[in-house]
Amino acid sequence: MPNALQALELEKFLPYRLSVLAQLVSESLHDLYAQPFGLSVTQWRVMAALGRFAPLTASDVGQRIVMDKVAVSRAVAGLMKRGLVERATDRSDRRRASLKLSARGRAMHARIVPLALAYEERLYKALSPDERLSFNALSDRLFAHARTLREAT
Amino acid sequence: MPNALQALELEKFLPYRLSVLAQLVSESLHDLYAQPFGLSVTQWRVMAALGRFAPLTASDVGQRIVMDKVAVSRAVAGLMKRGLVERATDRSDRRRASLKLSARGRAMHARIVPLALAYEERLYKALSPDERLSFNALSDRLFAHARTLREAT
DNA sequence: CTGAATTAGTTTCATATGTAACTATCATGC
DNA sequence: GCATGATAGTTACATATGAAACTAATTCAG
Repeated sequence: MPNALQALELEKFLPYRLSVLAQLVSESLHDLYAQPFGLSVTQWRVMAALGRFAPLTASDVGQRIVMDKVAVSRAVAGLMKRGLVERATDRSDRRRASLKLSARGRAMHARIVPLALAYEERLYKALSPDERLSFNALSDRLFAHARTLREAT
Repeated sequence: MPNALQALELEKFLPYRLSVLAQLVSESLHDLYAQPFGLSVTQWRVMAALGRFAPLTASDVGQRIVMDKVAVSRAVAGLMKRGLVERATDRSDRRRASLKLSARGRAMHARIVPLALAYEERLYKALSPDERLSFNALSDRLFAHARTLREAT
């Protein structure tokens, strides 16, 4: 029967499900570091990127964590104001500035990472080791495919 | 080695991965209906809920699509202004109002649903039928577990 | 009844975010 | 060199969102 009336069951609709799951997880994690450390989600992500890969320019950060340059700029401004991040202008190209965590920033980072990993571990308890691998592989494929679909347009 | 220095690899960190995937998918879908129909994500979700389960009160909508009442109220206000949704105050409890799509709203809904389903189908091409089932089962388990973790706190 | 506590929904205010315009610096063609 | 265009990053404006205060209606204890 071509052109039958189509129904959309939101509860089973993949984009919706992904959105609700990601939001719940993101909020749960945010609960762990928002109040004690006063960080927003974007600020924490910038810190995580710098904690692992510093020094990075603002653009590098944006590329790594899929965040546009305005968001990075604002997060960095907030982190600098609190002395958690240091900036050094590149002398060979003064448009650029390399960023890294300050001593205070590293200390805070070192306290948050275990909380984040512990939450991830608790979350993963929903799945067996095999299932974790499977879930990650499948979500990687979905992500890669979604990106090609988007670029194709 | 207990208490070894822990590293957080953002690219492999489950909450981060879920967030990036959901955001990419949500934006891709939004591209399909934002410009032609002038709907925000929240407005579209409210329409989808009403298209499938009307009549619903604002609270019912919020429960179904995991959206707080303020967001629902604002989305409904926008939809009513455009004549896409109709509201009727409940006579037995005048705090409540049941909502449903207007004729125009139903027509728009009927045009968007096939676009949404087609996108989902394209996205699912990344996975085999078995893998789709598997991914959905695993993400359901993650979701349920994340919710119990959150409530436990 | 009547007043305290609940509930549905809206409004307000403060903050977050996206888009576009802007500044400053650098690369390139001529 | 020096106009043109590209790039790094910031600022401005308009819109979105969340939390809390608020309004209106209902429930319930006594």
